[in-house]
Amino acid sequence: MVATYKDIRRLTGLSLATISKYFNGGNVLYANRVLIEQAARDLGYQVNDFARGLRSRRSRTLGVVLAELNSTFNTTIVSGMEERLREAGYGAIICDSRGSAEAEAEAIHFLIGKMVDGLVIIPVGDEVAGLDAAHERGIPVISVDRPVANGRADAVVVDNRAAIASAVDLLTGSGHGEIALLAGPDTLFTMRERRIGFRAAVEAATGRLPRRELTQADAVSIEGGYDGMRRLLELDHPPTAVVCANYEFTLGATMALNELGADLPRPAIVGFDNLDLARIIRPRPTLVVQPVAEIAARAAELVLSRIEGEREGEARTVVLHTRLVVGDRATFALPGAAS
Amino acid sequence: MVATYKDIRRLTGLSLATISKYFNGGNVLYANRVLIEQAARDLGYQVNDFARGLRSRRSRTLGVVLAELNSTFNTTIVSGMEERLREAGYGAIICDSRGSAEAEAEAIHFLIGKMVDGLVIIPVGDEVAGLDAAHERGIPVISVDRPVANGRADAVVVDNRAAIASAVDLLTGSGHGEIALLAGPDTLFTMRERRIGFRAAVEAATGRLPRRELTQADAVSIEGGYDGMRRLLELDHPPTAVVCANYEFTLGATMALNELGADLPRPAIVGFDNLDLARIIRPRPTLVVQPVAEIAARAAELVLSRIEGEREGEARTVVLHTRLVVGDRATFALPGAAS
DNA sequence: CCTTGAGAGCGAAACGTTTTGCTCTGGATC
DNA sequence: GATCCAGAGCAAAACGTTTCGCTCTCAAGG
Repeated sequence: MVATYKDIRRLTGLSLATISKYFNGGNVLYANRVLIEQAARDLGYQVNDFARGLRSRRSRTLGVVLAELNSTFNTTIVSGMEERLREAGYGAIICDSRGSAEAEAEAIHFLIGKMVDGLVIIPVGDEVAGLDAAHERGIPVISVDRPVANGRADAVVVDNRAAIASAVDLLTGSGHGEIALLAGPDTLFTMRERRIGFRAAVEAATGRLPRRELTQADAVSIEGGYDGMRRLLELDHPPTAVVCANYEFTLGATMALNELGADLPRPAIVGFDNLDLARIIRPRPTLVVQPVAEIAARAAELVLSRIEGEREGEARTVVLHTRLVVGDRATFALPGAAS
Repeated sequence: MVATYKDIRRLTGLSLATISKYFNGGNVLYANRVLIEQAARDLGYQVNDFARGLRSRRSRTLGVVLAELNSTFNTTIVSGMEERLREAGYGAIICDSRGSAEAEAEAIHFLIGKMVDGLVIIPVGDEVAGLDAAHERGIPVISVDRPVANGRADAVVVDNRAAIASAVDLLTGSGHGEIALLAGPDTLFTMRERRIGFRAAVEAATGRLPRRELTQADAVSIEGGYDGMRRLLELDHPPTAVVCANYEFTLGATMALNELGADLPRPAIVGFDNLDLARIIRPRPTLVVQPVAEIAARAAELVLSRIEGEREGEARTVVLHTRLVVGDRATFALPGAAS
């Protein structure tokens, strides 16, 4: 049988109220404190979260809904958040919506039923169904990586346009005139933003917008990056440089490049995310690196502050900045250009 | 305010006991059934899991502890399991132990405190601390990918020795005599098993054990695979073929090979896991493919049957089998050998 | 006609906490 | 010496379910 306050009362002679106070950080005499600690240890006592939650209406559990679990970027963030939340005594129930808005709504419903104290979402699209129920119940919602258009949710995002612009600037600064973007469809916030940033940066540097076939959308996957890069290479006028809009594109594009014979000219390339890549691939690639650790930290911080502190107030958006980690010159320089 | 049974009672005139029966699939008259459904819909009723759990001592929540969240193999399995569990009405609290046995024990303690009905673990090492508390409370434990030496836990694993043997056989059958293994340290069950399988298969085919420097342990990461492959290539007598013991090694090794100039002889290679790779890389690599979907399904099945069915009885171990997906001949053939 | 048993429903007692008042004590303040 | 206040503790009432033991009804079996 599992121990309860009553067992502790039996061993210490204290009342349930005092014992409860102890376990919730209230003022308890030192002698009694020791008594309770001793009894709890002897009994192997662990607080019953059901009873606690029933009374206090707090579960100390958060819901996390991901558009895609099988993505390094997402898992890195989840892993970082999970660590911080667990330190604060919170657990995370994780649901994978597999890119389906329907599964996403279902997951949110499920999590609300599980009485989560807060919701962290990497949304599938711009609108998220099922958030009304969360707001009704006063459950704070934080979106990560992509903002939510409907409902008022806090958000942690990066400055996607500036991110891509930093990559483009490096390339135009090296003399490239024909730059392509490997990215997904505009239905995804990040892809849309990065494409906008790309077009603006190219126009600012060269005075004209990039050709349409250089900013076409591919499937967001390693395979999509691979196919996209091959498509670019087979153009009549292939680009001299390619910017990849996320990790999957970067990996797929790199694989496609690696199959290239020495006969074809190798385009310059700037990748996205995952600094590990730079540690491995030689020559070292240039990467737009997102501050994943900070994204995770800020998201965890934000959701905790909404739960424990001010629940009301304007929705806040935290915008973080990417970093351009420049790799070996050979990977981005225009062949034959002056330094 | 959130609705309760009392509100439903008010609207239907039925007793709490009958309403409870309805929500737990008991026998309720059709007319009353309709009444309750109507009231529940009007009230936006959702069962309070705290009250239910407090009384019934079941949380309908599982704990999942991963040695590493940031690994495609693990996330694929978790994602598959999570889907199946959610269908059955169960949620999963996921904890990442980041390869630390200490964090693992902490996570298990945490999850038991959350009153999980079952525990699924991809363990860090051979022994897992903190399982006693789970057994005491009658919480079933399932280990995935690697068995647990202490405590009696069910397990879902693959036949690692046969998996590697199938790769070695393909290579020796193609005439290779000097084959290397890229794998992690023997402290990890899977790595140990794969190394054992490797040595046995090489000995069976060639009559002698592989040289020590061909089966050395590297760090289990993309970087480890990259470094290991470079190390092998720089040997005085480099192997003519390399078997990679998991996905990270495969990816790292492939990247190292891709940097190879045309001057050096390119060794044959057999990779592990992640069929996506085969769809992308050209020439198509040969891969030992683990049945991830089935692993996830069997693990979910197993834990649910332990929760809902027979809790007692011998610990069961499910052994699944890998599949060798043969790629382009050029990637594994011995140059100049007869077909 | 009596018994039996299944179907359907009910009231009340748990389940293990937190929380709300309340009392009591022993200084500090006036 | 009276008053106040903070610290520490207590009893009892929630919280929203499930479950135990009962009753009632109706049909089938003897």
